[in-house]
Amino acid sequence: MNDVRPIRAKSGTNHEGTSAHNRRVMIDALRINGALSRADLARATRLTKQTVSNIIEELERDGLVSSQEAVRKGRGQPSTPYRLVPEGAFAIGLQIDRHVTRAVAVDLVGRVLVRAEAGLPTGGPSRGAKVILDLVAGVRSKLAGIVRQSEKRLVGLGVAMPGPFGIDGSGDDPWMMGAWQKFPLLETLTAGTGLDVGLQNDAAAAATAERMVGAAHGLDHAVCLFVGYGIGAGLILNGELYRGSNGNAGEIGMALLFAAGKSTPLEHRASLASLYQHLSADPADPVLHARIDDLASRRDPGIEAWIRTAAADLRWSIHLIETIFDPQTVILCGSAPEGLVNRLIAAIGPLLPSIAERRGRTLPRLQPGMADPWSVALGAAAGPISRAFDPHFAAILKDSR
Amino acid sequence: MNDVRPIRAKSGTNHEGTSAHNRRVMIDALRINGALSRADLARATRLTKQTVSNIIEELERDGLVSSQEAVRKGRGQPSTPYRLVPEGAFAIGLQIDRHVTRAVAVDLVGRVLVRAEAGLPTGGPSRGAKVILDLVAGVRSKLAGIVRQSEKRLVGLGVAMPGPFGIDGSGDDPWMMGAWQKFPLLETLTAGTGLDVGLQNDAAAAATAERMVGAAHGLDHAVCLFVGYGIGAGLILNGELYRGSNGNAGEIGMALLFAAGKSTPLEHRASLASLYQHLSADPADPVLHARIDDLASRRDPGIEAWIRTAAADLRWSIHLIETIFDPQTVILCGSAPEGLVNRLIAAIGPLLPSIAERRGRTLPRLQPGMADPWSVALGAAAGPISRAFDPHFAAILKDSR
DNA sequence: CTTATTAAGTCAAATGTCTTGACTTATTAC
DNA sequence: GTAATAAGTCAAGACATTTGACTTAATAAG
Repeated sequence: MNDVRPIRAKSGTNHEGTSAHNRRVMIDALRINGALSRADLARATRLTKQTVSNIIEELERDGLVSSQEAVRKGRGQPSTPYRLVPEGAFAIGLQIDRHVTRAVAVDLVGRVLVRAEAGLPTGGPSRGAKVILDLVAGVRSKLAGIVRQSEKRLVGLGVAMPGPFGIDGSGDDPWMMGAWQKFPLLETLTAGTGLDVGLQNDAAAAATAERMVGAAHGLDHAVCLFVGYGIGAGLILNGELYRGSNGNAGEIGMALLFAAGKSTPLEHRASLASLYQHLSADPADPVLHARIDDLASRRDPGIEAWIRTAAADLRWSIHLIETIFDPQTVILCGSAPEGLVNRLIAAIGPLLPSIAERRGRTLPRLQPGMADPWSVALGAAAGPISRAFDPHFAAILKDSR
Repeated sequence: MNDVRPIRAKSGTNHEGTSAHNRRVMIDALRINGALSRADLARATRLTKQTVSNIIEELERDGLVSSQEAVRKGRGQPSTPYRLVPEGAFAIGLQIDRHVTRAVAVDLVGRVLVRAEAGLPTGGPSRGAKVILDLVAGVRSKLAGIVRQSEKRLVGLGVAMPGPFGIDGSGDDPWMMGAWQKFPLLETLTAGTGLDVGLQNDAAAAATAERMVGAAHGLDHAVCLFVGYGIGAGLILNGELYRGSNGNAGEIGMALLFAAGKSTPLEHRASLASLYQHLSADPADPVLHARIDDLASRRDPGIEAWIRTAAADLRWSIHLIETIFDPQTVILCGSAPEGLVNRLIAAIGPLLPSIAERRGRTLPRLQPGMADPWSVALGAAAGPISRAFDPHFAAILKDSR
């Protein structure tokens, strides 16, 4: 009688799911193609003109799209293009890193309107939580000062921090990220802000950013190789960020390389952490970023040695990614200084032969992405925007929690 | 005026998409959970009792589900469970390998009803195409002899063959798979059978089989590491087979290992091809499979040496898969003899530490899957069944071609 | 043994969203 | 100036899910 084995099933859908999907498809189309007329949208989405009209009208009422001046193109009634209204929605993005935390406010089209940064005190979340909440509150109120009604249009708070998640902190992390892992961060932030809070690792956030405003814009299959303090891959598969069963997909930094007779995690060889070690630099040094940018741009011999080995490992990683994911393109991005990323890209080429070498390619196998300390925070903010407005399977289903 | 830049957009959906999805969700729920009552289905899918009733009635009319005897469980009216009708649909699966081709007929629940095998003549598709078409025709007519109306319930022909696809055959493949790649196989089969034809690589097929009737049954995130002539990974991500942008996702055999100062594709070290070479065996030998099974089971020292290195490489591969995909489980399967796969699994353990080691795991990190020469053909057949009946995003959208 | 309670399942009307086909409007081509 | 073309609207219709009341059939409780 204790047949309490739960029944596993996917959720069904109904009219509202249909409508929600179609709304998202419109927004997505406008995001990818720029302004489009109702007729264009109808053709592109295979919906009827009437349906498109209804939805566009609704989106316009909601302040998410607006009409532009009619354009005459050949015979027939001129068409009225609609575009996304940047001020239609906002999200806050929060990056939690070892020494600093950054928060940004981003609008519907991915423009950063407010940014703020704070140092994280040692001692982990017990003292850092307050810093973070203050930072978010500051960004939020600055945003409210810039645009009216921003609070009403705030779709959520996205958090990005180094993964992996849900692993027993091994305690060997001197920058206390392990402590952050154990801390009930989402609950604290939800309670402290009243917003919908979502979490991704920093590579995933970078990929989310690239998808909204960067090199992965409009792509359905792209992998962002993110070089930061660690190294990770953000996976855009079938047009959505892939998280894996525990949100840890793409943690390529822990992949093992065999070299010199022993296995080493990729992260120990190609990441800022390894560069800091190579340079005997203090990661907490506030001018380190600028210094590395300078050294890399000047092709300092000390840094070039590291670049050579890191580039070799990245070349291998890119080959692996192409082999395993078969993406349209690989994007190299990072919180590393832009000068360094540029040097890395230069040092990586030419790429190893792989299945990605095919006739009819339209995209380069490897593209530079954002190399900007703020890109992770931007991606963190892009998370809630994407969840709220991009078409995806789960959005169609009935209240998936 | 030549603004013919095509507009890229995802397709919208309508009532039929909703309904199609809900039908698929019911079938999926019955497949995963076994027989369920309408009330159970309503709770599990979050649809109303009425909707479930309508859909079940329709599915019963279509011969896809049937009621079982009512069961009394506590208070209230007894419930009438419904189950999938195995004879509700059939598919033909076709495996094209180097020396042989196999075809099977499979029903809705993944039972193999007919199987047939033929040697492939040297000379590639020019002569092989006829063999294949005859084989398929034979299986089809045998199926028609076993079950009435099978032709009406045939949802398609699934083909599995070694990848990667769409790459210029380098001509160095002595078994002519390169020639098959260039051959217009899908067109030939579509024309020759009148069926819907789909293609996957053999690892993907193995994963599809595991998902329908094997260790990945009901899982949404699983990776099948497939050891066959080559080695590949079949990726079940978000409950669907992931194909990548060109159908080549998971071609892990081409991943590069660095050992002894040079890089070697995994495939050259851990695959039947490498074993054949190690044993100086002729791959076309028809009793080779049985001989290897025997050698492996008897722990022949010659084969044990290969097993040790292959197991080390597989151990690394599993670590990589866990690191990159964060799956619920990894399944080791193959067209390799079962005795060999068992030995490999034994030799692989213990696994390398990875993020897959977490508290609260309910599934083993590594599970044995099917090790059966027919599993690829089964998976090939499972492809069309899955495409026709499993819930997935594309199935909701308007006529996705 | 009777009655209350619980749960499965049905019925009929209502609701929500997309579709259909005719119509209006605005522009260019001839 | 007229025909052709294309964008967009209007109103009715179609379709699938939802709602809420109802029926049926069992167990639990007194």
